[in-house]
Amino acid sequence: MRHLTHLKYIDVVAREGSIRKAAEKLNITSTALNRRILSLEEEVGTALFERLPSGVRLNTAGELFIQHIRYQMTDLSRVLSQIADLSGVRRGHVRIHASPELSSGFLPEQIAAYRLEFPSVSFDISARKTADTLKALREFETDIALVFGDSLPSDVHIAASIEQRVHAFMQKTHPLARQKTLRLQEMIGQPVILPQSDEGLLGLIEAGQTQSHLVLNQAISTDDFNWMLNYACREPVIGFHLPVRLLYARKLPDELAFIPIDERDMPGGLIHLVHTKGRVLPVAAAKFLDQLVQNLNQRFPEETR
Amino acid sequence: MRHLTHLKYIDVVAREGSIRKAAEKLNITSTALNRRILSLEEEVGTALFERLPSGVRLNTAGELFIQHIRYQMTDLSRVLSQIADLSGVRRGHVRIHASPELSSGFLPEQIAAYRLEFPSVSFDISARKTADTLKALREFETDIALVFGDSLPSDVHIAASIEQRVHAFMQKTHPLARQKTLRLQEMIGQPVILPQSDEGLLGLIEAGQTQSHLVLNQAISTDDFNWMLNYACREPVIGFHLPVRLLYARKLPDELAFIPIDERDMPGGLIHLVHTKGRVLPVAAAKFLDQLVQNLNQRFPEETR
DNA sequence: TATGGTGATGCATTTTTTGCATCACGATTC
DNA sequence: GAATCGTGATGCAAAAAATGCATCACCATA
Repeated sequence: MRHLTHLKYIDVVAREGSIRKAAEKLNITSTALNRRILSLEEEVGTALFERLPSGVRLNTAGELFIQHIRYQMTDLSRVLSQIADLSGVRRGHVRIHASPELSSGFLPEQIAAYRLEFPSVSFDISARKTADTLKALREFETDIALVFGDSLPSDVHIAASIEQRVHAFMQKTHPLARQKTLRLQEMIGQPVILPQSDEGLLGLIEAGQTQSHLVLNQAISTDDFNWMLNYACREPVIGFHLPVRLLYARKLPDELAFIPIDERDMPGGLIHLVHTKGRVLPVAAAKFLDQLVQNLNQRFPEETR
Repeated sequence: MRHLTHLKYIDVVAREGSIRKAAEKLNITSTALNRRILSLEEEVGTALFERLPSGVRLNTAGELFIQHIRYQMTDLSRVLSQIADLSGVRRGHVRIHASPELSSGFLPEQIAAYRLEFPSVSFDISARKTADTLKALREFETDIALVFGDSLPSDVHIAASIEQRVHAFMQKTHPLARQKTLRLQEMIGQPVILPQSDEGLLGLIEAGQTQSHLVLNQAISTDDFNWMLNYACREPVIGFHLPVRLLYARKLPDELAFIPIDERDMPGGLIHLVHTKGRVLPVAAAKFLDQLVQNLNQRFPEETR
């Protein structure tokens, strides 16, 4: 799109913070780009960037304008997707941001199922922290997001939420392995293996420790869930996970037992499926979201709202 | 705005239904305009217009696209208004569509009050039938609308609604002039003067007649409310009006009495103050809407919701 | 069959955009 | 303090794009 390109330029300049760098990225000369900005500012009637010795930065007016541009670009892509959908073959592109804990298990299966039906739809999956995911939503860089956390800002629309109890896993020969539920207190002194991410699952575990006034014996921390599972087969440590992740893992080691933590000791993890409020999703994204919600309802009928 | 102009061109072509006519209106040659459209269609990848011997018409894809660019244009004007508002002096333009019955009384006072505070804000007021007003909202041709009717489509946002009883007016010497309220039945045989518009107030009066299974003796019909008032001073006829209209009329003839119709006989008129759902209004329009709602609440505390 | 309307297209012209070279300014480095 | 590096702004010529004229092909209507 021609006129879109012009706007894209501004967006890149804003992101790069430098006209010359942006020009390089866009494969044009800084002169042309600079003139574009100057003429745009003249049309708007105000400066949109403040000039610093180190480059440029959006001013207040620029922030307002860039928000408009970004919305415009995503809305155009939505329209094009909708137009493409008129022809019968669904094409399109779906962009998803998700917390690392959530992106690996559930999503691949769902995407595979969707692409089986609509092979022309492509996907982008970015594993990001919740804060970055929310920023991406706000800047229209993603269509759908899957995030942790019980309180979300008001500018996102929650399509579905599921609450999941934290489970512990350990070897079946482990002394605690036969119980129906586990109290945190029972784990005192036992070596545990914790996730590394500073939010999500780890946050729940930490909340549980704070709440119970006790500290777990952290033996190992890793950000790789499969590694946790593998390691737990070798040493009698206790690991933690959420069902949504495990349900879709390829194969679960036979040697391990999975036991929910008593809900008095640890809060449930709230997982939200969200998108930007006040924005119409492209056809492909909207349909995929439908599928996600539907499948979540089927798999977790009681935990889903 | 440069790139906006390009889109405006498409919009005009869609409205005119002919490239040549649109070109004339835009003061460019049809060649240039034609090529604009062709290149845009190439970029989109689909035809947006179907070519008829008599001109062009939007196809389905074109409808989707035009909706997008219309939104885009109004949203840009909103952003520019917001940017202008940053500088302190409020500038801007407010477009209002209203039913003829509503546009003449209440609005002028409100606009005058607003312009006293913000002289740089200009106004467009169009008196249209409800159906046309709703169309204008949908095509982003107006910011705020004031319409009759109890059922509105779901794509408009109702900022406020007031219910108004229909009042009858007549000379104070008229036999019915001393009553607190009037039954429709009491008017049988009396000559009445009716409004002409096929909706709004006339609709309520007709609904009342249907409901009561009786027919009024229509002596005169006119679409000019002031004319009604004047005429009623000369002949003992009965006229009808809504309070919201009268409250702001310059001067009410002393010879006339105003009496509400019994609510068993005639439904109240629902007046809605609305704007397009899912759209952020320009600063000036939003502030003016605030003022309207606030004043409606003050003047009609009980009828306003 | 003639006429008046429509949109499409080839070609020369005009307008706009782009790129190079260069300037002016501020920060950083030596 | 001077040199250097990076930044955005600007004058001027070349390249690219948009425009306008003349004309074609098509269809409906008279």
